[in-house]
Amino acid sequence: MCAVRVALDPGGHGAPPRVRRLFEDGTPSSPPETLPDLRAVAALEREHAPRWVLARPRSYRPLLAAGVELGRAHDVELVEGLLVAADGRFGEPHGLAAAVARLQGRVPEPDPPEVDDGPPTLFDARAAGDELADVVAVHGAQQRALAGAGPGMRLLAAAESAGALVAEEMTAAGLPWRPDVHDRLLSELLGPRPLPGGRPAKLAALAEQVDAAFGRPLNPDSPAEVLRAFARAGHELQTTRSWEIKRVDHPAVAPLLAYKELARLHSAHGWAWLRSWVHDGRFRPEYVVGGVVSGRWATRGGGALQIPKAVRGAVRADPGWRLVVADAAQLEPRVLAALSRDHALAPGEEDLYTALAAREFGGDRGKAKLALLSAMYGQTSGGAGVLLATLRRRYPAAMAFVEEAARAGEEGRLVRSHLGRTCPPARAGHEQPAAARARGRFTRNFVVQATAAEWALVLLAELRGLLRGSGSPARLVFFQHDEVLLHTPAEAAQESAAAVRTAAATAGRRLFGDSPVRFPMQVRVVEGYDER
DNA sequence: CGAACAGGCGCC
DNA sequence: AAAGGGCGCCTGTTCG
Repeated sequence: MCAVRVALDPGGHGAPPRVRRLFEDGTPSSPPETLPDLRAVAALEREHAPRWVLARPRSYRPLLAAGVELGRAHDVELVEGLLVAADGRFGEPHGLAAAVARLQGRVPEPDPPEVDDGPPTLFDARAAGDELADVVAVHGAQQRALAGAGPGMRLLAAAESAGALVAEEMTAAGLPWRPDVHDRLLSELLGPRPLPGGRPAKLAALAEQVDAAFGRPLNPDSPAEVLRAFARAGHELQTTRSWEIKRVDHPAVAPLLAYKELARLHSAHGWAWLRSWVHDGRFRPEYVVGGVVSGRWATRGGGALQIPKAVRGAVRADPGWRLVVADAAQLEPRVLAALSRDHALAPGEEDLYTALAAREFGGDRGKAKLALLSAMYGQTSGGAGVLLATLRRRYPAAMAFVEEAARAGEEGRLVRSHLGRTCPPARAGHEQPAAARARGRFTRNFVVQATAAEWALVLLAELRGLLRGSGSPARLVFFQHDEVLLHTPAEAAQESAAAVRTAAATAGRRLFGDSPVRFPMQVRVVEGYDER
């Protein structure tokens, strides 16, 4: 019988890779094998294309470094996280060691901190055990749990695992980033690059204007000092948030707001950032799959999910290459329509807010967008109330869906995404009414955001599969919630764009079957990320 | 002195 | 016009 799964310990630190063939249900079909090197893994991939059972996303890194790509995976630690939460055992560790401990009836220790690729130490817990045996054992238990769970959880486990492969591959590929363009953009906005630690000319000038307007020097970066300065000028502010400052009539307001915006750019994505995070023309953030409660990814390093629009021009394809920039149009309201089966809310592929505005809000797209976002985020103020009443009348199923999720949160019940990602409950303790309402807003948003994250995860997996299957030279180089970037030779750009649309349609079917709700992608083929 | 927290704001 | 869900990460500030 042909093994359909292969557990893999990539070794490292001088240790060779080890594998063990498994049946689909996780039982071993052969003894453990030691391979001569990682190229032997590539050979197995070519011959059998198994589903590789890996301990954690990081396990893929040495393979990529050796030029070995895997087709499919089961990521034991990521799946453990899903299963532990689905079981209502929140906050329990879900690392491999913890999973083994649970299997053996022991109380798991907290997860070890993420290890760097340093040399092994005497105290490296991982060096001590038999990682391959642990992976095999925990995977077997997980397959039994998944067999008893629904098809949603099985799809979620596969998609989360595919996400681990995508994440590592994107880090390895890197986002093409032109330091010269970045430097030019910064210089245009901030003035010439200052000495390290220095303040750019435009920031210094704006700070002086703020000083002059208040009639005394102050540190514009200090909220306390700014509040005191405004108080002396007769304006009692609660905070120094820009929207609050904006409402004040004082000569310091304009230069202060300009200062805050540019200072933010300088400190978060300025020259220091460039020096730290861009090497050899690539920005390589580390993606943390499932790093957010909702299943959205987080990143470590470089604030990759907050690249400001002002510097996106620095993201440029290599000569002869293009970027395919694709984002899902109005993903979350479409997800809500599919979840609640309120299909009238999302009847076609056209801009959902524009269409909704035409039907309900006299053509005011802004109102339509505010109404829907308020429904999904739980906003009630700011004129949202009237708009929500319209939605409640016209789309009762959709509104009932989010309101039930909110009620569940307020009452301390569990909520789950469409595929079964489980939202951790509120921390124990006597709930104040205000805290209960906050919890309701959280769970109201969770059901939509987490399901949207699942859709995006399946899109990524499908897109990766399409590109691999067709031997496309295009590479996924960035992913941000509902947006993907491909780096592709110019001649393959249209084909890559088509693959994105296909993957999006497939993701919709995989989650929602024959639902009429469509998930159109806005796709552009550009040289620079800033181009429309 | 560094760690932890708060305020603030970038992105979705 | 007003301020609602999720993050990461900066600076300033306070704590130990």
